[in-house]
Amino acid sequence: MSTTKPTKSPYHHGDLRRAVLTAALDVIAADGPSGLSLRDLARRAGVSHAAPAHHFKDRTGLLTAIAAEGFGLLAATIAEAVDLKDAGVRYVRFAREHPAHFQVMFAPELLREGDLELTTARALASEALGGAVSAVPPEGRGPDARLAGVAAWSLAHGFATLLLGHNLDGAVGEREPEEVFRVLAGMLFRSG
Amino acid sequence: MSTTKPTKSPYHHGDLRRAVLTAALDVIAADGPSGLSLRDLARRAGVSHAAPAHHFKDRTGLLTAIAAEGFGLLAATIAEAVDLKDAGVRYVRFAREHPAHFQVMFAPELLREGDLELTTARALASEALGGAVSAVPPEGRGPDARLAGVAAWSLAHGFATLLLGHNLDGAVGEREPEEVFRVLAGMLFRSG
DNA sequence: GGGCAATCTTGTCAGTGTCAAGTTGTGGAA
DNA sequence: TTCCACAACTTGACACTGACAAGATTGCCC
Repeated sequence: MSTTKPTKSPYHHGDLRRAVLTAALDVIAADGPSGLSLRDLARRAGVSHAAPAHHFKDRTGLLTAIAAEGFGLLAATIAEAVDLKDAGVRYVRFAREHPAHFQVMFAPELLREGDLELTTARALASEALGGAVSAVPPEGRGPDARLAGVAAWSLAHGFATLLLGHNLDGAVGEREPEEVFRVLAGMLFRSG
Repeated sequence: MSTTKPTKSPYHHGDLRRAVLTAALDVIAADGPSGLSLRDLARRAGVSHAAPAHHFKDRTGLLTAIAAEGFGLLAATIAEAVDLKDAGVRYVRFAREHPAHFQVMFAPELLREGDLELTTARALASEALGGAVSAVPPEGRGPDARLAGVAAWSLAHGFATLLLGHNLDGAVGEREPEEVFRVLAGMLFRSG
């Protein structure tokens, strides 16, 4: 409480956009996107009920901004992967560390599909994933490279999704989910 | 329009529960669970705004009923699978034929987790999936049978989810999604 | 210093979920 | 057949929400 929160709330928040985003991520991680309320976010940030709309236009705009940010973060971490298995592990780790982003990114009915930031960020992530797939030597990925990518993505996405939904609690147990996924990825591509 | 829809709407709808469920499935398939409104469903069924609540208690109750129905349907089709690959294909087909059920089934924050019907239906589906996994000969499923099940489920679930989100439109193209998945499943378990 | 645009507030409207209380119809017991 | 208890549905109300319009405040740039 050194620099932030002056005694009397000033007219200008300072970084309301970020504050609303962060609060929204908290709420979504706890209650899902359906638990999100712009007015609640406004209260949390200590501003009037209509203030958030000025930064995000509307609820869809806020969720679209979250999805775009998520795709950017995902693209960044996938781009650093050393091979496809590592990319999968990073995908799973991303879902665990950014569950709110992850949920919103794959809920198209909540997003403004035409949005430019969203489109470019998603393209970036797709590109990073494609790079990880093409790094696999041809003999290790079967006849169709396109399908190898779909298989890897499906496995990672399914594992991450089921994990976040607590559908794998029993099977994963005390182990680190990323390590479990490493085994699954080994099943899909013989060499690794 | 032979037996249904009498000219003057009678006080008792006849099968309001089913009518609301069906309408809800339509709405969810089109706009997702967030587009669902009890009052809208009531209007579609031609009843007063509070009538649906009498059958489902509240919004959560309606969605829970849908999820339970979904798990029942899924369990039934998985139970008929001849092997694990077929079970995966049926999983994908279920997601395509019942997209609304599928979405709701795996949105835990929208459901009443304690619900008895939900719990039993989900257990039934889990049991059916376990049966399909245990039908695979030990040499074909790797060291850990539990993980083989997780791998199969993750692959099918991820593929189905990405498919419904239109994330695989380019990769799948004109092919039947079930056939594409058959190839993916072949990558995961060498023999098939 | 003056104006201007971004930021935030206030007020309002239609729509929603949920609850409480009343109304209507149905099926089963007497 | 009559009647009554219960299920199905209606009506009315309240608090909450997203969205919009119009006004107030403030920092910034010329």
